[in-house]
Amino acid sequence: MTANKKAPTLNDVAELAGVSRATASRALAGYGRISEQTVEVVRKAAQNLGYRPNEVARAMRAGKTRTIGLVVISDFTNAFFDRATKSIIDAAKQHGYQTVVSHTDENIANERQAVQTLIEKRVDGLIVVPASDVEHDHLRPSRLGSTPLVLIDRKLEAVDFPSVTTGDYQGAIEAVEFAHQKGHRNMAFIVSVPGVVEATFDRPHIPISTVVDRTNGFAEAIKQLKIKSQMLYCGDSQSKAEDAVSELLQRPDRPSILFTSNNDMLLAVLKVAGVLKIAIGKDLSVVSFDDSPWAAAMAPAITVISRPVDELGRLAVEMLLSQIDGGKKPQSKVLPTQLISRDSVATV
Amino acid sequence: MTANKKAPTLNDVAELAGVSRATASRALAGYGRISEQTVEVVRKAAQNLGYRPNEVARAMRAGKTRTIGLVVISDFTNAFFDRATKSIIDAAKQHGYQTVVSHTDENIANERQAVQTLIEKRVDGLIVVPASDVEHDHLRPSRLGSTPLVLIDRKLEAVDFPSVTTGDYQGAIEAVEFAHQKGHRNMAFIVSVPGVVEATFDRPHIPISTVVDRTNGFAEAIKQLKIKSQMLYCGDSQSKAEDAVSELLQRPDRPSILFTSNNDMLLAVLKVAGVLKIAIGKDLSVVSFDDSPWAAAMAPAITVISRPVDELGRLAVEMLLSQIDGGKKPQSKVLPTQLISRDSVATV
DNA sequence: GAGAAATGCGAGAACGTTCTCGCACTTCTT
DNA sequence: AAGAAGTGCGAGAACGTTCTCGCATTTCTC
Repeated sequence: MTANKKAPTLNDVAELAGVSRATASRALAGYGRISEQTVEVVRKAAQNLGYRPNEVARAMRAGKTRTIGLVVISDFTNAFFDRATKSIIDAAKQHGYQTVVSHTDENIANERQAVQTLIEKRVDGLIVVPASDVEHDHLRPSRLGSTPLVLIDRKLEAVDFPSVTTGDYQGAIEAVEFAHQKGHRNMAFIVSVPGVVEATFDRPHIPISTVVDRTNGFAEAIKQLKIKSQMLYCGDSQSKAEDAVSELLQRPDRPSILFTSNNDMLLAVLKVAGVLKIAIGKDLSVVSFDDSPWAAAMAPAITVISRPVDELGRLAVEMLLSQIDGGKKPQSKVLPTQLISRDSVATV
Repeated sequence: MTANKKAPTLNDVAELAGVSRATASRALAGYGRISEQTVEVVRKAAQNLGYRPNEVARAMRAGKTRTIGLVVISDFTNAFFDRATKSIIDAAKQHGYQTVVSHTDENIANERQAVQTLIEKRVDGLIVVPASDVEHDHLRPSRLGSTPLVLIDRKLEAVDFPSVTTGDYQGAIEAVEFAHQKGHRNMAFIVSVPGVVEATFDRPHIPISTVVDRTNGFAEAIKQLKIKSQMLYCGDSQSKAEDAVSELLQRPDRPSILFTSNNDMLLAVLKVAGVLKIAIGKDLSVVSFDDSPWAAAMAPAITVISRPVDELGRLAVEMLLSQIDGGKKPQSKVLPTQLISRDSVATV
């Protein structure tokens, strides 16, 4: 009764059914020439033994693992990448593919190693959120061999991979214009930039295309509208971000509206506003990139620039599979953002 | 220059190095008797070809895939399972294991299929968040073969698997006692129960041990303290939950404090309170299970019963690996919860 | 300096599939 | 009735590793 024996193989099934391995294979996989009865006999034998095909052997023989690799960061606050991850895993499963997930924590060394390991695992394809636009030697075709790769969320100018991204440049412009229509004339953009240590108003190098797009979009809209504005670049330290925001909000000419480049920055703003007793949606307006359940449920509910994360994941999988199956390189795709107006922007 | 040829095999390396496959293998893996020079020659050949070991073949030969399967639900609102997922993936990687993730969406058919697929993929072990305590025939040892399994978050009375869970019974009691000390004498517990359709005050069957524990803990504490209380069981529909909470909060004898069994219910409460202009932390107190970045940053910050999710994931991996490597079945573990007092509980 | 021990390496099997051949036997065709 | 066509199945190779043997060749021992 102990099931701790080795798993039964096709050979065991064949033996029990009194046929050859080849026949057993045909019977179960349903290809080639084979009689009805034999199929039945083999099927029963497999059933009795509790036979489960060994996908490893199958992969070895076929040269396909029916597995894709996902190299991503995990972010509970924004939930953006966690949602993308779910969407990718589910879409892949729908197509009969499993997904191996690896986290980089925005660290190049981790990314390099993850890609390496996944290639050794012989995944059929890779979906990557690249951590940096300057270091990506590990993504060179020579490193990848024939493994197709799709980039999501961020594009890499220097390397020619198909990507699925969102129109954050346009999204930022729309948000600024929206605020302008509401009467705001003094704005600030609170930007989170990985790698930065001290919060600063001087533009650092930004290694992530989405953040570049958002920043540029904001700057462009400001320029067109000729209004007062500031850019505050914060780093990985949440507390330093809070300090900088606090300082900004205590200036005599403080902005009437703050845009935040992600939900971490949004939370920093909310926390500081709470401490300073500044009422969001009245004394201070806020718009953040990326929607989330809590941003919608809060009082006041937060106005956000939402991005179609499920579609992004689904599309990435489809583009990857079209490369795997068809071999043709798909077109990169840019998905539109959507401004969701709620209660955090006051009319002034 | 095109890298679109087949990936080089150990044979290619051996050929280029002018040695046998066996020697090449020894040189790269560094076992057996082999001379320094040969190692150098082989290493160079591998380098030149860009050789990457084929993990599939290795797994086939070794009977080990160095891969574990994770069958879990994904929940962006609570972020509990997403954090557990990250913690598991990272802990597994630390031990040289990759992780294949599958989502069940609390659905038994999905769970069944996920386990099945992962076993066919010959993962070395399985970590599962079981969706139901009544249907788990797919987790019978005969189905699993020799694949070890660790349960997380929820235990299953009927099946004898090692598990890592949290002490939610005790956690609920502590929370109620805390509220009692703060002067609250009329409490309600808003419980989310998968599968329930209409919100109800009649206890339905609860298929998840954590929810059972929380409910029982709450009930026990209430009984001890002899105070007024209610249990509202909500289902998967967020809007129906909101309606039910709204009704509850408009009663003349409405509770002074609401406990929520997860963050979805917390958001329902926050939303309803926003609509009804009831000030959280003043006119109504709230305590929720599971901490999150936004619960801490909100104004007012939410008092929560926090659970050690990272440790839970890490421990699950260690318990699984000890079964894989050592073969010995580890003891189940219950981790303590922690009440984090913030601003959402008023003193009455 | 002759046998023993140690060293370096190659041959070949094994892991569990799938799939191409080819062989034997049955059923059709005229 | 005899060749053609069709049907069902088994033998065996292949996928890319790892690892056990055993065979040379070198180095040690007294």
